[in-house]
Amino acid sequence: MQHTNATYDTRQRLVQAAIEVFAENGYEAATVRDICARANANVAAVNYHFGDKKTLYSIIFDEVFRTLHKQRTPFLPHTAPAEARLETYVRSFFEELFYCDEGAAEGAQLSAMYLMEIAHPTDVLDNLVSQFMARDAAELQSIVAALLGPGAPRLTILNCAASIAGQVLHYYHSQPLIERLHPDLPSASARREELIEHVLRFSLGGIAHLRDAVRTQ
Amino acid sequence: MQHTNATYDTRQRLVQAAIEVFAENGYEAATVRDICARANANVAAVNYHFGDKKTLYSIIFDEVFRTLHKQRTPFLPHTAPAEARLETYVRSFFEELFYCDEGAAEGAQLSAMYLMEIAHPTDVLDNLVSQFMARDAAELQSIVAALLGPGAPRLTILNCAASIAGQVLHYYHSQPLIERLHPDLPSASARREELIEHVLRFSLGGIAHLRDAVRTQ
Amino acid sequence: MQHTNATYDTRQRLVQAAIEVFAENGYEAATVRDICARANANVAAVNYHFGDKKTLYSIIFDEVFRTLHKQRTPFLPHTAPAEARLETYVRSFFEELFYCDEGAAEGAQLSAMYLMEIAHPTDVLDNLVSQFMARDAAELQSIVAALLGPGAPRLTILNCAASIAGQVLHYYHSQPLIERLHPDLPSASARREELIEHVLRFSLGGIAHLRDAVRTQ
Amino acid sequence: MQHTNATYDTRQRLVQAAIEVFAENGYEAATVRDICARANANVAAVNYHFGDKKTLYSIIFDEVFRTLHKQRTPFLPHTAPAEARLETYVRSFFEELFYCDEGAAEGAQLSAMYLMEIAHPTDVLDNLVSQFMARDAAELQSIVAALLGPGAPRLTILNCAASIAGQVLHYYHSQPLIERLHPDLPSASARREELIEHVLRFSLGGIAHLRDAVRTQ
DNA sequence: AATGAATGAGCCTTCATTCAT
DNA sequence: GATGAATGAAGGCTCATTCAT
Repeated sequence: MQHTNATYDTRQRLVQAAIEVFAENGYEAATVRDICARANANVAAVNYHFGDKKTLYSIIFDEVFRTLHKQRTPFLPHTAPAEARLETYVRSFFEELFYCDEGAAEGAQLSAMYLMEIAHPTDVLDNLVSQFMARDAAELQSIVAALLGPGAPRLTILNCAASIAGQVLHYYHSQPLIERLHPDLPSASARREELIEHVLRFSLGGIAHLRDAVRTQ
Repeated sequence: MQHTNATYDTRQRLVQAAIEVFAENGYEAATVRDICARANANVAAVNYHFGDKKTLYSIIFDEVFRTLHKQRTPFLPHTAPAEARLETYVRSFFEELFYCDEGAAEGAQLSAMYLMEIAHPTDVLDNLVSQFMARDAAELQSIVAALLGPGAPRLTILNCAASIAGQVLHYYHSQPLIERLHPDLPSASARREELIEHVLRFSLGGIAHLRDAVRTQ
Repeated sequence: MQHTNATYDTRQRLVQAAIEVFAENGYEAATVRDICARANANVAAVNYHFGDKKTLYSIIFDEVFRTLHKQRTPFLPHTAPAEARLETYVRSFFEELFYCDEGAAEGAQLSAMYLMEIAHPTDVLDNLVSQFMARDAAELQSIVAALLGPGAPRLTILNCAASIAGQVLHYYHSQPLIERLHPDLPSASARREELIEHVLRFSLGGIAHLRDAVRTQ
Repeated sequence: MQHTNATYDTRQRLVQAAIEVFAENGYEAATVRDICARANANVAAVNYHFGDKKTLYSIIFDEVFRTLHKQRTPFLPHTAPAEARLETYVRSFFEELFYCDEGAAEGAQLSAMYLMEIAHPTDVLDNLVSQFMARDAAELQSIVAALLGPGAPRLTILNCAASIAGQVLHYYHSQPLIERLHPDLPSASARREELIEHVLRFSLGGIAHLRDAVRTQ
């Protein structure tokens, strides 16, 4: 209760508006004026509460990822069976990516912010990688290593991890493409359970294939 | 003739400069002034030759994709073995995505343009899909269908195609992420042959697994 | 009592901070935020205590001049010899102008405030003239009249007074110029005694010359 | 004829307007909008022609001083009698300082710009000193040295030069003060010839006095 | 008596675009 | 066919000031 309600509300409204505006337009095309207007606040509000546009952007980015991160299914312990760990990992990944589409209006196009950051990386992406993604990547590699069995080369592990992540991210990155190619398909978030199962099977098959290849070498 | 050549040169130089500038900065952050300056042309040159900034952007986008498309390995005929067709498809896909990184300086970060278009789709993306991608997608589905064998449900085919495309695109979309997570790895374009082989094996394993699952149902 | 002290302290701290900030930056470039921050007070403190920025400025100006005025050597009585009166006048003038440079940090560049007021006179300057300077000017004219002897024309008296005041003020007004032209010279305040003596001799010579000219007419 | 008439006119109008606005308000309080409006030009005109406000200010400053400098009476050669050289110097100085007041409306308060620069020196003042004032100061010292005769200490020369410059500048710096103290007196520029003569006599008297003092030591 | 969140006016600057030449 | 001077709209940001508490 550090802030009074009124203050908290204005700041919070600014954050919500900023997520919308940044997602809809990207950093450059987004305007502080638009954000303030949607938050029913003064033009100077962003500068008062966050210093400047860039800082607001960083804070938004961090806040959103932190929130999504919290709400996903937690990973299984390393002692659990590798297949189960993979299923949980994929589910958790999907949940994090598609949570918003179900819930609040805030993130209908949150992916836009992420994509634009990938397109033109800044400090913000560095933070993201070191704070959230590095841990996830390590977990996935650990799972893949367990599935491949002892003695698998590092490159094989990394490639398999990339193959898994790539499958999931595809539904995130290429959403606009898929919509245009197959307008009749439901959205990725609606197909979540089906897609999780598919990715799981496809990946287990791929890994098994590679494991056999390693062994017979 | 002299006039025609001169005109063509200026126009051409504008196009080259525009590719650079749009790729480096994104549509919004790119400035017409910068483009004209790099093309050694007048501030009004873009408007004179292309009408406005937006039109120039569309033309660029189209031109780049058309060029890349031409230079990749052509697909195999439908009568070829499915495994061979898949290998050619994956190779062709990689070539299209990573051609620039090897060749001219123009497209070191050309993917940025594509990602930003995905992030905020416009008519430009619609054109892209209908002119280039629809055909590619159909080819991939045809290959997957052949690999899965007769009777495979449409959803399984689409999912497998997505799994394959996702693996390849991952190295394109997530380049900045991969660089940060594994700074010691060579670039995706340098690892092209290795990655092609991996994606091929992983995918064949995944498809085989799913085919068996279908059959035993 | 506690309240009164606290209030007084804040107000006093604001005044001190304001002198610094106005002197360093001039009226326009000075910001209320800066003043409040240096005074460890709230952003609204200036408006609360002084009404607005302009009023604070007037108060500061008045206060500073009043303080300097009090601390200088008092003039000699009219009955004293004219030469002695002139020496005291010049010394007193120098003391008033260069007091700050020796004492507190407040006024290292206080002259800036005065110069800016001269550049764009406001009511503040009117007050200054009527409250302090008119008396000083009269004293100087009286001294000069005594030195010139009876019958000297008013214009001659005024011109001589201006010549004396101009010499002293030169070290005040043109400090930045002198520093740049003769970087090796000590500051005017460090050379005070030497300069007082020079101005005295130079002026007495000038007045004597004019007195003779008047007489021989 | 580097520029077309139209171009030259707009630029010239901006310069004139800028002189007015900067002189009336000082650098900080002057607004680019005001300058453009008075020049019947667009808000962007200043940035188009001069880059930014600060650059415009520097250019104005330089241009004005260069113009004034050109139009004053040239100094006498070093071989001329010292008294004649001093008279020419003082006349030239007065002309430079008070030229504007007689002529175009531009510089009624040009001194304001100069005073504000003295109050808060920037690069602009450095340029002024090195390009214009250093030469003038050297000339004055040379004249004073000749009047004092051989063997005069450097400090005496500098002090006398300062006494002379101070007298002249007084009518420039302290104009608002003099107006308030003696509202009945004509303006300094109207009294120019009288003041030149006074400063000349007063100074010659002062220097003679000091020369005698030196000799009798 | 004093605060600090919030405001609205306004400033400098940038940019795509236009138009006379 | 091409230029470059000039424009108008808009953007990020700063500042003195206000007002509920």
